[in-house]
Amino acid sequence: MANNEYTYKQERLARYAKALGNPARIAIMEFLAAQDECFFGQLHEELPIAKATCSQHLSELKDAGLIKGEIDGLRTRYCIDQKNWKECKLLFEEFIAKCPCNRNKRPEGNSSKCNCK
Amino acid sequence: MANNEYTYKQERLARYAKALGNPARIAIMEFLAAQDECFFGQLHEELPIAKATCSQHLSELKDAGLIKGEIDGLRTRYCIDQKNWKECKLLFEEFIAKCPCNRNKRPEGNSSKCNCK
DNA sequence: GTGTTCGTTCGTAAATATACGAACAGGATT
DNA sequence: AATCCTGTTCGTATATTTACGAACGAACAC
Repeated sequence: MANNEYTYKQERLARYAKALGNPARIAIMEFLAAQDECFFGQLHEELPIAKATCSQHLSELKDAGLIKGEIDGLRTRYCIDQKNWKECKLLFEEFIAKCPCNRNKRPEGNSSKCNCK
Repeated sequence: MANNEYTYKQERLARYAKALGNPARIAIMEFLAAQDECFFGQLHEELPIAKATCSQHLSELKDAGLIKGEIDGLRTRYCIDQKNWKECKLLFEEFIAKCPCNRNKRPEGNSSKCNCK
């Protein structure tokens, strides 16, 4: 077991991935991306979950930095936090680039190297 | 609250994101992507966690479909599951494309639309 | 003020995640 | 066969996640 901890980027990426690791939160992000207006009520209408649960998911996305919310009179307006979302995108793109498809593809299974089924 | 459930893609993407939602599992994926040989022992050496915990994280990545493992005599060889990883990449890329940066950027805060701080 | 509406927070329950050491099992070595 | 090596599984503890209804508070309408 190594003594060193994870890198900052690994921690950040994992944090964002965790925030996205629930279908309701994916749906929220997609809805926010598609709308200009984005009040809690609309969001809640779209999702098959209770008000309290919806609010909780929004809090988690907010804690992760992916969205922002502001109170507008009686209602709360949500939107994507562009600054952090940009970082999130970059981290994912970098991660995806690090793990190219077919890296281990070889002519035939004639190597001692990884050939997992 | 809507009656409809989430889409297949939302479920799949959330599943993959959840699997990546831990720094140890990010580190495992990056290590597997960088190596041709990928035995459990090497992986374990790289991570600041106990053997049992490492094995557990590998199981979760395997359950999510992101990696494969095969027993090779005394050792276990792991590698990225290229087929599913490709799907994962596509889903993320699609998701990222849906949520472009600066979508809501406007000249000045003079609109009734989302301007969350 | 009284009541309404909107969304958050509280309290709670059940499930899942994270972590570890100990015990185990299957192949390799002697 | 006895032992060693490698990695998984078991048992366990603690923390986090997910979900809901109920209660609440702040702004608006009357």
